[in-house]
Parts: sequence; C-alpha cells; structure tokens
Amino acid sequence: MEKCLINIEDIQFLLQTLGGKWKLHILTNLYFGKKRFKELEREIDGISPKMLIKELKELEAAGIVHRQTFNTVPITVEYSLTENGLTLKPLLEQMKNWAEIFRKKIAEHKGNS
Amino acid sequence: MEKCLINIEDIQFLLQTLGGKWKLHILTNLYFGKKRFKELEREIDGISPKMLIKELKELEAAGIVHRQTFNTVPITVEYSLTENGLTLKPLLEQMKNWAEIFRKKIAEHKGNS
DNA sequence: CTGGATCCTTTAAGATACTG
DNA sequence: CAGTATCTTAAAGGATCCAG
Repeated sequence: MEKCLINIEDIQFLLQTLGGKWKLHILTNLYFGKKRFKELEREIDGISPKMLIKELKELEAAGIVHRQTFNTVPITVEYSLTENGLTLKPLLEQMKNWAEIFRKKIAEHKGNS
Repeated sequence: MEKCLINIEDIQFLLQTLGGKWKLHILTNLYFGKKRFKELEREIDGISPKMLIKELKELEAAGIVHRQTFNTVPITVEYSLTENGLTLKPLLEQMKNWAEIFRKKIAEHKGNS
C-alpha cells in the first residue's frame, strides 16, 4: 500500500500545536526574525497580553519558539523561531498560498453566479 | 520586495475554514472518495451526529465538500470533495508530513535529554 | 517592559432523545 | 438513514488591574 490514510494522530497533533486564534498569527510575525514581547503585542492587532503570553508559552513548550531574556532595565525579552520552528516555514507558505488561491476562486465564482 | 509578510487575512481564512475539532478529520476521511453520512459517523471515532452535520454543513458552505442525496428508501446521502476541495490534498499531505517528522524529533529529543 | 492573577462572557463541544 | 432539537458542560477568549 503506497499511501495509507492520513494519520489522525498527526492531524490532531497539528491542530493542537497550531490551533487557537493567535498561534499562526504569532508564527507569521516571527517568520522573518526575532521580536520582543511589546513588538508582537503591537503588531498583532487585537491581542491582549494575556493571550499573547499564553500562546507564546504553548509554542515554547512545543519547541517551536525560543525565548531569550536580557537583563536590561527594564527587562527585555526576545522571541524567535527555533530550529524546529523554522521547519514550519514551507507549511506556512503553502497554507497561505492555498488560502490566497481559494479566496480568489470564491470571488470569481460569486462574480459568475 | 519579493515576499511580503504572510497575509493575516489568509491565515484567518484558513483557520476559519479548516478550524474546529473535526474538519480536518472529515476531510482526511473523504480524501480517497465519497462516503455516506453513516460511514463518516462510524469511521470518525467519537463524533456525534450533531457535530458531524454541523462541520459538514460548514465545509459545504465553504465549497469544499459536495452533498448529494438519493431518493432511496431510506434516503441516502453521499459526501465528497469538490473540485476546490481536491486542491486541499497537497496541503493535507504536507500538514501530515510536518506533524509526522516533528513528532519524531520530539521523541528523539526526549530520548537524549 | 514583561508578564501574573482575576473575573467575566462567549463559543465550542458533548449527551441524549427525537423526527421524516 | 440522515439528520434536529434541547440541554448542559468545558474551554477559549476578553477586560482589567496589578507586580517585579
């Protein structure tokens, strides 16, 4: 059998890891490099510090995001993708591409109908 | 600029379209062809008819899944991926591949530490 | 600046029984 | 068989204030 049914556990795992309202949002924000907490808070429209720290912690626990603190005054913290997190890049791109194309098709279809 | 920041609207759209506990589960079940309501209910472990019909309706509204009824007695209904739905296949595969590899890495890491 | 803690509202989901 | 309806619970998320 060349290709078994897609493993449900993998799907569940992915949903758990990347699910939630803000995780993909955060990841796309870290796509091109590290950001400080406040930068993320500013750039992710509508997120509260509580949700931001919660999602960051989960991503950190999953080994996708790295957290580095600096003993400045006041304290600074930088978040970035880990090696493992970087492997998400092609996936993020494909997700974006699919969504882009799909939305375009919907728009066309509405025009035709 | 070769590549702008990944569009947030696309990400949101994807999460809305594919989010929820069962949608990816359903899609992987329709991956290789059409299925009847009851078949889906049986093969998706733990789903209730309420959730199944709800997710199916949303996928149908999104233009990803096609619903065809047959006037048999009792009535039969077949669900399948639409043309648009089929474009999800490579994405589903890449999601699965990423999850598979990533989980393997985690397992290794735990072994080392 | 980077969070933690608390309270509150909303939404998602589960259980179960029922209908054409 | 293919769904509906209703009720209840669990989880996600938002708002706000506070502390190192």
